Amino acid sequence: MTSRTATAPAKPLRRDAATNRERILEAASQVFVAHGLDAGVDEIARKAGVGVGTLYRRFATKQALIDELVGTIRLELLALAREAATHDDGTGLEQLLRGVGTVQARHSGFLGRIWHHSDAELGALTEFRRLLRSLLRQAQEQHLVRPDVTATDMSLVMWSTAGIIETTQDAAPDAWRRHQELLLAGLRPSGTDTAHRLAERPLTEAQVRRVGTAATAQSAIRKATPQT
Amino acid sequence: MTSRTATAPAKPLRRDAATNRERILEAASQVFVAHGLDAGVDEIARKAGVGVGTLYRRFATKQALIDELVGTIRLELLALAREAATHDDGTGLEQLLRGVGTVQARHSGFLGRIWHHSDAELGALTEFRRLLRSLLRQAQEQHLVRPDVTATDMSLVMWSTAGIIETTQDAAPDAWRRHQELLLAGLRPSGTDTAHRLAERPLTEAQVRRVGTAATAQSAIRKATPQT
Amino acid sequence: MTSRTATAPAKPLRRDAATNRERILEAASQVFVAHGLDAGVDEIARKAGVGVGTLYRRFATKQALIDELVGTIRLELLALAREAATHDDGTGLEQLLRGVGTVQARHSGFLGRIWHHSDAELGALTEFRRLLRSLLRQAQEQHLVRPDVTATDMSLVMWSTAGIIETTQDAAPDAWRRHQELLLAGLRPSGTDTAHRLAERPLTEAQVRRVGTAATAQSAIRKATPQT
Amino acid sequence: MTSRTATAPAKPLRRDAATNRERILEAASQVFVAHGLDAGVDEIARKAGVGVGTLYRRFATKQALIDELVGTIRLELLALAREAATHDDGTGLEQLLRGVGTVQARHSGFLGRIWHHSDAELGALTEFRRLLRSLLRQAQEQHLVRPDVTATDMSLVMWSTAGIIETTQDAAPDAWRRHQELLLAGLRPSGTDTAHRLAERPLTEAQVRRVGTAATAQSAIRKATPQT
DNA sequence: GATGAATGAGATTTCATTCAT
DNA sequence: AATGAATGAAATCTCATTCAT
Repeated sequence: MTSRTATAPAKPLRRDAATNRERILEAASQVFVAHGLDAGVDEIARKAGVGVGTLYRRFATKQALIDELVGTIRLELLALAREAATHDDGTGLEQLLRGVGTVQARHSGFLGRIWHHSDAELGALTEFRRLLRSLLRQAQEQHLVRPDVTATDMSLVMWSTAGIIETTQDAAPDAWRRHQELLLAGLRPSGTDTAHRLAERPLTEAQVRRVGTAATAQSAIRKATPQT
Repeated sequence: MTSRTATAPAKPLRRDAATNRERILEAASQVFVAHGLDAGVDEIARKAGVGVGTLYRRFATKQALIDELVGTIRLELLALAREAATHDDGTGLEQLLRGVGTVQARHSGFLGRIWHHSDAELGALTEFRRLLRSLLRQAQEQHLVRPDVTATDMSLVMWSTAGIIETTQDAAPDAWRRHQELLLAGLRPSGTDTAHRLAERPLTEAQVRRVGTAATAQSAIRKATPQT
Repeated sequence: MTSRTATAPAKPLRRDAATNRERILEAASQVFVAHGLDAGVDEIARKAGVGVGTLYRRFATKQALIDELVGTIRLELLALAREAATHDDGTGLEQLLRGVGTVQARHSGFLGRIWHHSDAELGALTEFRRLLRSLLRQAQEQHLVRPDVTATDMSLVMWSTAGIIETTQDAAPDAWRRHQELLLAGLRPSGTDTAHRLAERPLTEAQVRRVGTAATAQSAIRKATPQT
Repeated sequence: MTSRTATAPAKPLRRDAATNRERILEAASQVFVAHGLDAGVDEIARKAGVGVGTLYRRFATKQALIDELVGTIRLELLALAREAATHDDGTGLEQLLRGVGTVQARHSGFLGRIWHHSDAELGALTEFRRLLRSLLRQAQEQHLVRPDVTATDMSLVMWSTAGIIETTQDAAPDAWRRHQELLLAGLRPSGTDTAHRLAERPLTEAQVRRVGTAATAQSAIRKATPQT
């Protein structure tokens, strides 16, 4: 399901090359999640069990590798949207937003990149947004979402979810669910009973205090730490 | 009110040293906002009009400098909370959350750091949270916020706001206001009329597409970009 | 007449192998002229329509490939010398030197290699020099060249021509003709009328200023240039 | 006499910095002569007894370092031209050309760079050419050089000399003198007695055969040699 | 025999931190 | 006390050569 590059049609890779390609992508995904995008290509190559040269044979630059992974994520999001679009009772929207949260949580470390302007599977992202608009319209027709909410507000939902994940991934991996529940409540029309008990459990105070304890979140500043 | 470091009380600095200290902090603040935390210490020192040696005499590491600024921001937040605590009609909470948004927007680039675990003015942060809990209780007593919302949910509000700012700072600097309005609507009890027209304007589609176009937001990955 | 390598006589190649060999040499010749000796073997293989493995089956190292081409050029020079040797009126020398200039201009990029010590068709080079000495002697006997000029001076003519070509190949491809005309005038005996108008046109000032502007000539240093 | 950069006026360097700067330039000059411009910056730094960081503090890129050295050479050439311009009997031209040969021989390894288009002390080069034109005119007025020789032909003299040096620097360091003597003979008017014995000794056959034996000339291909 | 994927040393450049002046 | 020159590890990327398919 993963396309080789965003653009080129190109001939199929040899089997061993294809294997390595997947291993590199897998390793990169893990390393980026663990150490942020600043992680060195050496580490990725080592984890993938290949030389750096191999990595660079497959991906022209580190950025290209990142873009490829971003593209994969965008395709994953598009698949979710298409699945959600099969519902015609207006519930597809919430389902999709929850799915997007799950995907973002699984690929933390790319949180910014997914939404930032880049050519990586841009078409998929565009189509995703089109479907999202359509799902919003349906939800509004079913009076599940207040009418003055716009499609751009859906982006706010996803971006704010990303922010929660970025902050809490280590201390409270499910925090985004609680947040999304609260935010979605704010989107409902006035008539809706917003008082039904919240399904997601709130974070504990201890979790809040533990935020940012893990090394991961410090990746951006790693270079600032003494080396000997 | 600003302590020299989060930990040491220490003896007072000579007048010129104190001046240098302030100039470094001011310069660092500007440079970090402009180029992200990856900005080099040389640039900060140059902007402050001092040598890097002087910078390192005042701050043990770059991280310590960052922590100091984070401490300043936390003190700023505490001041906001104390101001909000003077209201006793339950409206202090929303006022504070909006204030926190403004502060976060002003200090984008430190977004993660503010909430992440660090010793920088940790006491201020703790006190801030205490006041926030108190304000939430008041708001709930006035039935402005639904009762099953917890203090930890307030952290979610602030973190998600941070996420919006991080994503949109260049393309739509006020996007966080719209987001907060929607999220706060979700916190209100069922009886509240959530249908009053939303005051904040939604983003345009163009703004959404422009997200991440500016160089600033890319700073974290700058080193990873190919040079052709 | 082309031997497989400068050293080994070896068994004949299979037909297809021989074909590949020629295609590689042809491709290498073109690529080296276009991008200098720093051009990568991948590019040569691609242009030849073979894999790098095939290239390395035919030529032990990149250096061996270069030597082979150098050998070809030396054979070409020998052929020129044999042709010139058919003249017995003393004019063969100038004719040969002009021919050598043409060959060098056609194979710029190998300029140093042709004359530098290497085993590539060393016999051809030796024979070439023998013929050159003979042609010089004839020219001197006909009083076309002053008697105190030696055979080693002929090398100076060819090397200096190479220098002109290296410097001017992009800005003034025929500059070497003017240079050679001047130099040959210096070889003539005092009685000769050196005042006859020079046949070759001098370079324009603009051409002189344009020297080294083109990318080609910079190839040797390409890696040393900043990328900003 | 060496200017710090081709452009900047800038404040003077600290003494230790200035010392290191000179040591780097000196080391670079030696290393480039010994191994060509492809020599690594590590080697230069090691030879200079400084870290690579120091080298890069002084010179933004390797190219900038090269340009600086080229600039120095061009200034050296300009000084020669000014000295030669003090003669008003027409002999300044030959004197200058010989001087240029000496300078080129001393800085082999930069042979191409000196004349190639680059901003390094471009003004000096321009002024040098102006003086050269003037000297040529004087020589022609004194009937020391034939009238149909142009200023651009002087460039041919210098470039061809560079070619001789490049080829013969190891095997016959003075070969360029013999070459220049022959070439200058070609520039004299017909009436001149060109039969006076040539002052410079010709190369021996052995020297010609030894050309290119030393490692230096092979620098461009060093990377092509096996590493283990 | 042919292919091209894989290798990994090495090149240039950056930057947090130390230390001589 | 202040300065900024020096350090050197680490990052990205290239390419001649080897070897599994």
